[in-house]
Amino acid sequence: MARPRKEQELDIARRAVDETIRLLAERGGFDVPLTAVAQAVGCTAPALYGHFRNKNALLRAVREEGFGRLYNEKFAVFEQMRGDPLGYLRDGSYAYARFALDNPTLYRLMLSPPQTLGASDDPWSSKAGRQILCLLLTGLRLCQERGYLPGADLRRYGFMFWSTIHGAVNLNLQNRRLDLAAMWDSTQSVIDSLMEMIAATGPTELPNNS
Amino acid sequence: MARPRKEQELDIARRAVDETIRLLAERGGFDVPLTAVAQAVGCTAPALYGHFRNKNALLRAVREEGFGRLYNEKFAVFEQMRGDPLGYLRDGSYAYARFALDNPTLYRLMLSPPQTLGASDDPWSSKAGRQILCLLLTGLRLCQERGYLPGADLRRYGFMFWSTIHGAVNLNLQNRRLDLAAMWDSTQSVIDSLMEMIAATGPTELPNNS
DNA sequence: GCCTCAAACTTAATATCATTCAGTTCTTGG
DNA sequence: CCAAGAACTGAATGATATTAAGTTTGAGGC
Repeated sequence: MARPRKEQELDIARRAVDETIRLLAERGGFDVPLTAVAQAVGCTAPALYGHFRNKNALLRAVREEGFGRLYNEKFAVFEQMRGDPLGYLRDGSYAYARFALDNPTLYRLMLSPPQTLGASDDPWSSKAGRQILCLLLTGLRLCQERGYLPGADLRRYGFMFWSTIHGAVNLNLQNRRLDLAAMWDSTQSVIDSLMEMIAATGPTELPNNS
Repeated sequence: MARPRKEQELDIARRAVDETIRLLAERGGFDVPLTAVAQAVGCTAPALYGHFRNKNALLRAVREEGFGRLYNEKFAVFEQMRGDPLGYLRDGSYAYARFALDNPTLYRLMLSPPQTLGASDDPWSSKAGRQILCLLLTGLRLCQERGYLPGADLRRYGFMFWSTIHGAVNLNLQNRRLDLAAMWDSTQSVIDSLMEMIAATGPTELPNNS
């Protein structure tokens, strides 16, 4: 038995990516054997080489898929929040953090990939990665148009904003003593603090009872 | 030839850690073969098993050594800066960022280790890791005693502070298109922004020309 | 000084993967 | 129906971690 019958043709490339994401979550590390992926897909390891140059190429595709999924979630929030830029920044950040905490290993592959993956391993080199950054910058720009963050350099501010949330998520994911709920509380509190800082730069200061 | 002569006795454990750190920097990834470490030390791979349960144990020791070195650098700054808590926060953060950018792979091993390393892989579970966090909290407390950050929850604020710097360093290290100088500029600007925010909460507001 | 034993290595063996090679069987265009 | 290429499979190769078995050295008792 060598070449499969046409009826049992399966889209190995897509399934390999999906199954790898599942196995990453299941095993909690990047060291997923190709044989395990192949078995999950329903083929043998060498068959994967017809669709990916090597294991790194598969992991790069997985990473790209991860960015794509994250972008979709953030974009859905963006659409829901039309007309409320501050609300988008908050809920978009929540969505980002929730994605990271729900898919810890995939998130680590996306933002802290092993150097061996290949040349293009910064988030900006991925199309969806750029789009995600772009969503954040758009959110900040809309806030600025409403009078928040007057005079701020958005590129610089956006980097800092992302750094803080990514750093918080990353540190939380590292802490084995925390369960998911505790990580979420901690991360949410960081995001809320950021939002308060932005809100405080706004034009219509509500009476604050400090 | 089996057991070495006494005169050629070498402290394999210490040398293995040092050489591994060197090889991590040289190769730019965690995938340093034990045989390479052994060769650098001047013994064979199985000899390392007399000093470390396995490769993960060696990497854990390397990680601990990394935290130790980072703590030493931060502590030196702390001593130099007695009486200037704001200055310590700034220069301590510079030292932290410089360490990370100068030792990218070691820093990644310290703060984004593979899950397979073992149970205790959050920075707080390492003694030196805790000490580093402690230094930061002390710096913040001293600032608060001088009137900065009034009423702030330092534990929460410290986490956010660390998150931002760690996130900035981490994102910069990921970006292959940046050289060391560019990463440093970007990170320094993040630290400076943080310091401005803290300074702005201070008691003696200088005349600001906004 | 000699003997025994444990320490501290060594070399050889095993297991797990990634990757490549050499078939094998479909499918498709003629 | 045939030839050629597509798409796999199973076996082979090579790198590595880890374990097993064997060897030499240093130390303590006599």
